[in-house]
Amino acid sequence: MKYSKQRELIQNTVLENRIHPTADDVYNMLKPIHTNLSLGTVYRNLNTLVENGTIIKISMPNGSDRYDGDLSKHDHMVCDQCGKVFDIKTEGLLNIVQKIENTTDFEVRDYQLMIHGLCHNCKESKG
Amino acid sequence: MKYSKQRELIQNTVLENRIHPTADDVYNMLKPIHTNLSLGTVYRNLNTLVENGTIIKISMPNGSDRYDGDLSKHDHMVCDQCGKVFDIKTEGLLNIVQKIENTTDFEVRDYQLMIHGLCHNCKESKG
DNA sequence: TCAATATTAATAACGGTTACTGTTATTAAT
DNA sequence: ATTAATAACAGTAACCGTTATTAATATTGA
Repeated sequence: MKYSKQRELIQNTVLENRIHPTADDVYNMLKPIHTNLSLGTVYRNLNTLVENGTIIKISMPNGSDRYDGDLSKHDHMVCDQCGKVFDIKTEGLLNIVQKIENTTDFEVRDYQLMIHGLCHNCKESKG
Repeated sequence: MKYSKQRELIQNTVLENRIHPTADDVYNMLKPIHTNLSLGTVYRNLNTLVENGTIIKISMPNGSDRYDGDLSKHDHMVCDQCGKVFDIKTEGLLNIVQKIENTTDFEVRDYQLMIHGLCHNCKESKG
């Protein structure tokens, strides 16, 4: 499938900036150069890219959804102070989820672990 | 601390109805009898109760936050079809989280596992 | 070239939640 | 009991993130 100019820009922004950007982040990164880009276009294309399986969406407990170009199964830690999101590899989690599936009659399709706390920097700057 | 009539009603509704109600659920359960209850009051008191540690809030990826009177550490499965939320005990998850904390310089304050899929009923009614 | 289709920019609308405002209830001290 | 201070309320407006609408522009295929 052929992509529009805008969709390519949006896709590349997510893939090249591994900071788990929000839709607004993507918009603000592109807007200065692509001055007539619309926020609606960003949202629409991010959704399309998620449906395509090109990127994934991370639902954040408080605040905007974030997007991630890393398609490998992984989870996230979020710093409650600065809001930064960090990738984590959670060895063993799949086993736990499978055990739950085996004992509950629930058909698991996906799962996410979200860890909250303080990142290295914010821990230090608190003394 | 002494609670207002409304706050007691709201607290009891969450504690007695273990269906992980949304703010709107709580409102709709109380409104028929307490006809001049305000939705804003429900939100405000739910937040207060969460701050007090009387109930917990469950952030749902799509849709409204839900509230839970079960204070024991546990996680949730949500059915993508009917939206029902189920409690799960996740033995071993704490170990995984602790291992991450030990290897990452991140100070963990809390964590949640959310499983998505199909519940027993919805699995059956799909054939 | 032209019509059919897709995508866009701009903006309005939406759903969930929070903030504001004027009023009512509760508390503590006289 | 009366009053003054505080807290909580109902009602409603505002907010924020997101989605839907619309008219215009770009792309595709005959």
